[in-house]
Amino acid sequence: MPRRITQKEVAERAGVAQATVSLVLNGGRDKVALETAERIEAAIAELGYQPNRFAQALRTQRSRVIACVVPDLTNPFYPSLVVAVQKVARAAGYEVITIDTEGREANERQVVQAAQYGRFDGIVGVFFKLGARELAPLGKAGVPIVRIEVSRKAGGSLPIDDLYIDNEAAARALTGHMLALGHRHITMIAAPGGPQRVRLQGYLDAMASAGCEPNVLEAEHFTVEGGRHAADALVESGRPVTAIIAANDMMAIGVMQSLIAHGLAIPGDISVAGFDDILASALVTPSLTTIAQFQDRLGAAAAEKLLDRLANGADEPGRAEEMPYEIIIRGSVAEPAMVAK
Amino acid sequence: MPRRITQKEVAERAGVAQATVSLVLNGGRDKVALETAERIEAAIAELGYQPNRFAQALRTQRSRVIACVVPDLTNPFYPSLVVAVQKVARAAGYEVITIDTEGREANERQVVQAAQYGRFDGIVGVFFKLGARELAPLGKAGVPIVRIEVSRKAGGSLPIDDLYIDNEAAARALTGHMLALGHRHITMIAAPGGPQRVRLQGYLDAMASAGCEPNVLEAEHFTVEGGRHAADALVESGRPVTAIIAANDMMAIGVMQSLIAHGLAIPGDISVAGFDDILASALVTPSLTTIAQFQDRLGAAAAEKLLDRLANGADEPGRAEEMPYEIIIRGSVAEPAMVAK
DNA sequence: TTGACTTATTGCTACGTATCAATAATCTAT
DNA sequence: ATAGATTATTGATACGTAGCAATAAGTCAA
Repeated sequence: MPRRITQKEVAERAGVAQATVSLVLNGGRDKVALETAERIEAAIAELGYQPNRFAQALRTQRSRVIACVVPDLTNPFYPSLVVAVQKVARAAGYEVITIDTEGREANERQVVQAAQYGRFDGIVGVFFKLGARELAPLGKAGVPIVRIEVSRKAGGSLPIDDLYIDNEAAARALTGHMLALGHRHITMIAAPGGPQRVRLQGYLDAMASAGCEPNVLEAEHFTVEGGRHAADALVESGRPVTAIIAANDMMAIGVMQSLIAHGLAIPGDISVAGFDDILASALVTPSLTTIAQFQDRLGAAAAEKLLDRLANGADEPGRAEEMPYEIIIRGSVAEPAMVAK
Repeated sequence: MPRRITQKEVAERAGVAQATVSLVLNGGRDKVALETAERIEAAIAELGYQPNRFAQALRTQRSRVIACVVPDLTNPFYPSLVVAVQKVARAAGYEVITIDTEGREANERQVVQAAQYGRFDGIVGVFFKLGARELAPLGKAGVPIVRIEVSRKAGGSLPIDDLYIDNEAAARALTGHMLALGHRHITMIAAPGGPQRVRLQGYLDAMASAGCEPNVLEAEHFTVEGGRHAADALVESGRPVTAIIAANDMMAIGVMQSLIAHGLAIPGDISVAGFDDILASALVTPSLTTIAQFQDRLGAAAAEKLLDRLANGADEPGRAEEMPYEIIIRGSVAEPAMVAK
């Protein structure tokens, strides 16, 4: 088996000491005689030397690996985020380990612990269960974190940066859009954890402002099935409804399936809207009105922020930066068949 | 900053040598006096010792990391595969680095190179551009590979295992299904690389057996846009078509968008089918007839096969194992409006 | 020429672990 | 009681790297 090339072998080839090779690779070549540096670089090229990342990590106590945390990789919202993070991070020489926490607290904790043990230099992603308090030890340990959040959070003095989309405002706007069309009986379908609370709050605010009575249903998961079951229950309850807002598109699609199965027309009988603007939302019939969050830009921005922390130190306190959202109006929302008096 | 615990500290706490701690952790405790082993385990628990993976990797020359290679993480076919791989691998103490190669040869090569430099102990996934020949050096270097393929491949004597779905048969069956319904003008939309060739071959076989003239269009990418553009071109060419088979569901959905935009009814005017059974396929209207490949089982099986290689050595030659597919008949395919004479 | 400096290079060490060879302690058979 | 065998533990080392402290070689002013 062809063993891999080490600095020592490069050094022998170039007729210098291993330390000099290391110097050229790290300190920059301005500390080294030009002629020597060129000889070493030639040897590196000829032998195809590649540094051993494990040795580097052991020596420097920095892994050059970042963790990308998402609650559900099969939710199409996240892969685009992950891909963007990977692209940016890899370009900067970082490896990315993507971790699907399934939205479970235990798994989120595991990531934090692994980072504390030096496996990751930084973390970027979405935490459903852990808040700033649980993340704080990492900040102290010098592991920067960039969270993608659904509302402005106080990062405190720790190097926890947030990119957030004002989901409360988004939910208010979406609900407002429906109210403006004449809907009065709007039900929100939420699910535990994640972006639920703020989206719910925006909905409640908008309903209150309009003097409408809110109605909230909690699904089991942020999945198609979760949405379907919740809508089943809603329809079978006989409660008057002219519009449903689901806390994400996956659930919204489940809601649509349920309504169709019950022989209800969308948006003729009931309007439906979601959040995230995943691919499928544009493809279902009718196409789904939703809130776009531009996952790719979000991921890229998050990764850049993290890389900046990694390069320039994690001393300054965390900053929160707002990212844009946009209501995507499609076919699943229309005026109610008869406006409630 | 709270430094991490090492074996040395555990050893001091337990009143033994570092080597003994290592022995307990690795050789199993049957080489060590029961009382000593218990003392060490207590110390490990009290101090919360976690091994340093970088040091382990440096010492053992094994990284305990596997690479999961996919051509496009935003294609919903792959995340379910990736998640399954991660679950199985993590349970066995392996970390997974997911790499989106974008189906590009350069990126696939990079993975191979990184593995050659010891960064990965094994590779599982889908290679679009690299074949057994390019992967062979890894086999010799003792890095097992489990490929997910679309046809039986001769792995040769190298430890390259294949899990494959007989896509040629699947394409034949799908085309046959349409032929049986009376379609004669069936166009296939393919794209470069990946599963194209075998699916195409199955289609060609079926068409030939039925005495029908095949018609093949090559899209630019395996994406919704690719499918849409190809279908645009097809429709605008005026060629007679009663059915379209796209080489994957993403393209099939693009085809549907194009047909609808051109005012054509599905399946009234033209039937459409795809491959993969991604989530969106069940959600579009009409729902898409397609070939299911059970990505989660596929991923889990692939990971298990790789772990087996890693545990039991990579001496034996590679084996190919067939995995099941299933035609999922939905609403996008029906009898042609008027059967060609 | 000498000493003080600068520049270029290198020896040595530590990071945390696994493992081999060696030692110390205990036991068995005679 | 003693040699030989067995069991339990440990010292020493190397994996490949980065970076400090030290050395060697060259430069310059006096």
